[in-house]
Amino acid sequence: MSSTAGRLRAAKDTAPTLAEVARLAKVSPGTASKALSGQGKLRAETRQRVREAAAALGFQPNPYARGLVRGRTFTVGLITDDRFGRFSIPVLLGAEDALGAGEMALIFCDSRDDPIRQRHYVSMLVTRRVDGLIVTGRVTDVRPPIEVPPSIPVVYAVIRSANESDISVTYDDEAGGRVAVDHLIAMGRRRIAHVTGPRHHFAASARFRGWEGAVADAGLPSVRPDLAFGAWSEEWGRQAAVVLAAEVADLDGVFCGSDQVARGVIDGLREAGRRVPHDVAVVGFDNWDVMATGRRPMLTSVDPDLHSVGRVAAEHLLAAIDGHPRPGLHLIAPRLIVRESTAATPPVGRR
Amino acid sequence: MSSTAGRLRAAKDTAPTLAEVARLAKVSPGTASKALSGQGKLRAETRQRVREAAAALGFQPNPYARGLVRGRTFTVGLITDDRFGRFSIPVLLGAEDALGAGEMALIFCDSRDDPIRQRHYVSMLVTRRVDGLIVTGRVTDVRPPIEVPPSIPVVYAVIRSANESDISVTYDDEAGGRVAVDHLIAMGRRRIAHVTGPRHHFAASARFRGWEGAVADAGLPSVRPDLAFGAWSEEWGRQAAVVLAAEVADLDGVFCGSDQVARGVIDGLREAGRRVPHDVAVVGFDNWDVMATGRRPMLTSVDPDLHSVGRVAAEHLLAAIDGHPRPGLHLIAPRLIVRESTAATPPVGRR
DNA sequence: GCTCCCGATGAAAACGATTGATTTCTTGTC
DNA sequence: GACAAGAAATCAATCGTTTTCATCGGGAGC
Repeated sequence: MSSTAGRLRAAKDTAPTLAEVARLAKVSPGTASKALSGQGKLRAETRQRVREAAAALGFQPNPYARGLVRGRTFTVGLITDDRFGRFSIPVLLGAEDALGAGEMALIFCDSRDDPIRQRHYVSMLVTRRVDGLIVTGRVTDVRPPIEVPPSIPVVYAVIRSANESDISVTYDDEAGGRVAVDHLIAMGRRRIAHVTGPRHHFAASARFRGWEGAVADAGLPSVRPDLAFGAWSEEWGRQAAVVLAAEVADLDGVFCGSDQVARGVIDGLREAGRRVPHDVAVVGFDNWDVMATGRRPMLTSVDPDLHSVGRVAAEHLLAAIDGHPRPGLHLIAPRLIVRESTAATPPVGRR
Repeated sequence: MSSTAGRLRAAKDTAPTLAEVARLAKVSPGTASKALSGQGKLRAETRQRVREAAAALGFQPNPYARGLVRGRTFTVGLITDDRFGRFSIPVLLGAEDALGAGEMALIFCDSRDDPIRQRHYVSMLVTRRVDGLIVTGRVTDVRPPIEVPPSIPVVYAVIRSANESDISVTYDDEAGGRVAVDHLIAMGRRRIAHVTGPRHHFAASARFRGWEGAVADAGLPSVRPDLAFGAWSEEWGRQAAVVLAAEVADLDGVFCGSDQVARGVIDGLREAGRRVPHDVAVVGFDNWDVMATGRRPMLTSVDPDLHSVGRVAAEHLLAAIDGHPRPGLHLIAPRLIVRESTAATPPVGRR
């Protein structure tokens, strides 16, 4: 049946219009419109007849005609600056899930950290009369809001708008840090260090606070907080681990600010003769598949659940488009994915 | 000036129309349209006056009205199944570059390897009357063509359509293999092995052919071709390297089918006591930033230039939309990015 | 001075769907 | 059987642009 409609359409090589449906159902175009949209007062029998005619022709309303008269386009724009897609893609997929149900399409724009490009994309999207905008990026930093006409709803995902009355959806870095440290503590670890990115990164300092808080709440010491901040690189992880191994004799856990740092930390610990997880358990952050599972031991990691961030952001956007915005910061709770790098070998071994 | 226009628009909160521009320029809407589009015979002075009026009002033609009458939407769809975006994103960015100039927007759809989802997206894009479609994916495999009305041009990027009269743009795996091996030979290496993914992957066997051919052309032996095929994983690279190191005494080069495999190979060689690049030079494939530059030695790697694949695919699509399709397979030549893992230390050391 | 032609402009008809106003058709009531 | 009320269908305007066709001057050619 769908293939029949396809052949019919192919035969005339132009999509069927509402007028043709109406002719086939022997009603006026206006009636056909009401029948298909569920508006107005119609006899059930008529409605059914129009539906059948539309199905027979494989009718799909022309979104441009509809957009023209209704002022809505059923399109949302997504702007990101995340050149590698590492973070935007999961967000995008989550958003797609939420929007797909409503038959909304997603226009993707990557500004590549270029303000000129970003302005160009924003104006392109405004020109296209998108129903709403999702702005996302690489880091959970606070950003000045983008400039769009107030009639277009905007939701910030992962990044946060500096304007509190904007809608921002992101994950909770600090809670992620606590989850990681609590897990290490639950696995019996007592000397837990932290190695992460640069201090001035919002994410790094938030995760640091999570570590600091969780360790303090458990009555444990902060192990070498002076070694925590560095860079988001394997190399920094390796260097920090070498120093930790040399100077902290009873080190038995490291919470890392990213999976890349965690890789470097594992390398550095190995170089120093410490076994992972036997001597030292390691937790990463991001749960970046290739990094976390690419090598043994596979890495226990905090998953920021970007898919949910994207989905929730899209849901808030749909609500805002429908006139029910819920302003403020909405936080998604990260969850821990437990793998080999925090396996419970030491308690067993010591027993 | 742009901020003035912005304020004007914000004041009435509705975009200026062509009719308003026409009124300001004291011409009819029809004339204004011709003036701005460059069509028809107009006095230069009139044309200029309309242009100024449009600029003053910040006029942007409504793409829906335009799409309605012209039958074009200035939108193209991009369908991918590459869940992680590792390969689609560079392609997407390249396509954006080529399309952005023409003011075309890009609707992004990820089918997640789900045929149902793919059909849904295709029909959604057809319904939206996209001007064209780019189909891309994770691997350079041959695929059955997707089903769309013949009126919509389709270009396959990275993946290839089984139908020879379709337009496919991808990179040349075999040439990539040759480039890698030729470089190793140029650096003085003579015993060059190959470690790559599963034999049934198109990319793996094509890269293998490149290695085999280049080695043979140089009059060198194929080192342990039985060890070439395995998996796209670090673990496989490590295992293969351990065996190679143990059984091929004068091994001095390894060409790897991916950067992940290359990482594993470097680990395995190290475990076996071989230094990289001093004893054995290693080349990867993909030039995946985090993999290639994340750890020392940084990896020499074949860059498939996906950005160009995307750009060229979009250019072919634009040509096809304009009625000048160039069917067939278009290959982008990969290029080699030289880094530390093939540095010229051995010749220097031996001198 | 008249026609003819050409360049410049305007008027109006699309494009395809939506929607409020209007007409037509049912019913039910007296 | 006439009439009103209400349901059901149609009409016509609308959205903003493009494009075709007609019109209007004005200059050239006779």
